[in-house]
Amino acid sequence: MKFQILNADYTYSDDLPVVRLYGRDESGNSICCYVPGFEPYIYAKAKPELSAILLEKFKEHIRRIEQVKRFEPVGYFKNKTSMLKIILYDPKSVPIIRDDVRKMVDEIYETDILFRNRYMIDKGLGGMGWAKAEPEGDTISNEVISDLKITSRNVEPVEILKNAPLRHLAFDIECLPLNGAMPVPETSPIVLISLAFAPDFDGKKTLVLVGKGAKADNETESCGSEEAMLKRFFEIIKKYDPDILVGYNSNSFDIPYIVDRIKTLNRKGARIEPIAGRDGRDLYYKKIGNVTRISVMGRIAVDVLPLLRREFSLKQYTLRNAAKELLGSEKLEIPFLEMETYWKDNGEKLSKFIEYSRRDSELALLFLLKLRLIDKYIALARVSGTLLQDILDGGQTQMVENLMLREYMKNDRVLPARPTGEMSDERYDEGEELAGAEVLPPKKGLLENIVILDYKSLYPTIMMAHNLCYTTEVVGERPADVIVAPTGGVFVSSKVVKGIVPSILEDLLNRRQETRAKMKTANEEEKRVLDATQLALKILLNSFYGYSGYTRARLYSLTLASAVTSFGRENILRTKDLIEKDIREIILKDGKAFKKDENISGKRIGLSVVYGDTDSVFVHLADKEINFDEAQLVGNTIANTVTDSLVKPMELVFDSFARRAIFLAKKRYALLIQEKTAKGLKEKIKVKGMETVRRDWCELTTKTIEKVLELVLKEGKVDDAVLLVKNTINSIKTIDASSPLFEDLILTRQYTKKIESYKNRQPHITVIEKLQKRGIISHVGDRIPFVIVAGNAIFVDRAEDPEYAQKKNLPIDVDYYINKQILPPVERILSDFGVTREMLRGMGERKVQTETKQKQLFEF
DNA sequence: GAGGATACCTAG
DNA sequence: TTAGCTAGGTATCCTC
Repeated sequence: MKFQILNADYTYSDDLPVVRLYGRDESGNSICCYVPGFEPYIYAKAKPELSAILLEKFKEHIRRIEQVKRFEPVGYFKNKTSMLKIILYDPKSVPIIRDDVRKMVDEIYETDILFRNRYMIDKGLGGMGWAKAEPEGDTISNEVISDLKITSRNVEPVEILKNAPLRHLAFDIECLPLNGAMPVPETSPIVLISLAFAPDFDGKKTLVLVGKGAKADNETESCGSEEAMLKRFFEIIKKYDPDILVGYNSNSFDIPYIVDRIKTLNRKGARIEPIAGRDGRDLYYKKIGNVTRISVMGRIAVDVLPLLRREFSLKQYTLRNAAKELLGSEKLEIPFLEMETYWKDNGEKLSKFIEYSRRDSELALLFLLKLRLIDKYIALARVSGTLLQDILDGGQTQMVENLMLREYMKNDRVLPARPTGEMSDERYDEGEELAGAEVLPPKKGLLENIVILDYKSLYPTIMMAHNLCYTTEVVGERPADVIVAPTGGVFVSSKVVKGIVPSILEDLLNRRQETRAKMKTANEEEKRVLDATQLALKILLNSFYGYSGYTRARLYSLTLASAVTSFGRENILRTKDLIEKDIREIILKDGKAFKKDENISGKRIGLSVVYGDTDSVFVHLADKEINFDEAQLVGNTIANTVTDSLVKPMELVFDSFARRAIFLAKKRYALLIQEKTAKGLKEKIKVKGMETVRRDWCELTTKTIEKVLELVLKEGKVDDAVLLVKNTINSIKTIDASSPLFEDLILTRQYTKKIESYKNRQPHITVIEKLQKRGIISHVGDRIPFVIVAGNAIFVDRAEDPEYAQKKNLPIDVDYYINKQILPPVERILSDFGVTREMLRGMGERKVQTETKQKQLFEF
């Protein structure tokens, strides 16, 4: 029997732990596989003699102790160390005896690996991977909800590319605000629950449950009461048996609200059993600091909102705005204060309320399926072996550690426990800081003909090229064959021993290449899976460096992280030198490129590096007439020459060709990229770091700068740009809250931390405070929109909620928008052409004016 | 009024 | 307290 592993936990049988794997098979059955017989264990560094003492002292917990040889976690060692593998009866014993054991031995290892993860890692199984199990008879289990329940001692991984036919259930609740206040579960009822299904449920795509008597139809169900509606909701979950439970902001709002509301109702005599997981336990949530964790065992709880936040840079993430920006769909709106009226109505308004609610769950499902939001996470789970829920909730740490633990195990190495809070603080305090990448100062102003080259996966390839790893770091005696990083870190060369991290990276890199090759011949469906897979491989490749410099990582190594960045800095500086001093110029003749010493007469193109950041170099070609093919040829020639001088697999490649570029500062520039497409040459503007790509400027700024860049880069019309800015300024001089341009004046900023932790007054924080007084609560993480209104108060106090400003028709601070939002960014671009602030305000004229002189601007 | 500190967001 | 990393620009607040 084969199934895809969705989730895992463990239970007990005869006081011994039994792992449970939850999954779905190819034909669509949900499966729970019980795996008895796997034993929990930890490692301790101690003399063999200690085992008898430990056994005696913890005889209730320890089943037996094996004397083993393992490598310690960090450092190059010739020999393994004597350790004890302590095998326990119960996974729960680990935290009980851990601290006492630690005091008796030199060190303990792998003491905080969750039992279900320990099992999967040891057996080569992983999240969203396929497993093959030989059933040893059916399992009698009342509590687990699943089509098939089996027991098997022998579960093995199998390679299957496609995913099982997963069932998705999206949901959304509507709560009634009482007297216009934000709903709280203690007093405000849930009145509607909307559901959306993929695949259909009983022939329905959606279903709205109504918490009172109402007109029903095929996709609307009248439940009579709130209690009955909630019961029906959990009944549907059981019947539909979804693998993926989706909502918008569901982890932070809907699920906690449902849980708390049911508690309130049950306290008052209702009898609602909120069983949502396949393990038969009640729905619950845990608050860890600011974040709420939801676990619906056997299924995956997906909150679309944090996924969108990670994936797309939007000014606002309200369902309404996200749907508009990403799905091009308008959300039905019902004013918050009118909800009560809509609910109490029994005719048209109630129907409207129901449709409004239906749309919300539909949108959540659409986000997930149309934007293919979890494909990447499924691929990450499969590639790293981590459970999907852990990847959705957590970060890169778990994935890296999962891969590391698997490889460490194969190499007889043990992994340290996660550091405590104090330990990671100490790591900060040790003084030395991790220095990052090198950014080359840009040649500011307008330039033409720039070839952009970059290193493919720079940091991973540096680690591979120089064998940088925890396991190659020289900690003791220094062998003969070593590699010394520019910062001084010493590592043994791959001739001595190949590092585990470089091996993992090599494997990931090879698999990525293979995956990309397979994509060429795959069908649509396979292609999607393969594309997500290659993306996941790329993410993982790039995770190892960041992980090594993360102070809370099990395997934190400043030496390793510094070695990587120092090689990176050295490399980009060396690349610049190589291009400017060694290669210096490229000779083009008959469609071929030659180096300067090849003594060929042709078109000689001088090279200079005008910018570079971390892994890229921007090479200016000193020739006015360069076409795309020539640029690409020059680019490839430089890239190949540089690559030849590097240790494999480091590789510099041609990325793109910019016909024109404006550099304002480090990390701030705009390029006019020329590209070859099926329809011939295309040009597009690519902006980095400037206001058009930043979310803390208003739309007015974005639009103006976009047009200015367009005029200057595409057409070289500086005077037209000046005129445009003058017109823009004029057009907003008379603006008020009722004009259509008002929307363009809205700025947004993220509310990043608790209000008390702010040391300076901030505009968006004053808005949050104003809104709170009006009964609207903001949450940390929200992006807060605001406009600046006119008045005598200081700047921060004149920030106001846009809706409120509009409703009260507050006057706009036009000067602020002209002097702070328009002029500075425009000036930064145009000052290089002799444009001054006075000219933009409409006073004075630019000196260079004629068509011919303007053209000269591009000719230096 | 200068200059440092703080906050935000982006590049890579 | 759960979260890969550093470099860098810009605006505004705050302190002296």
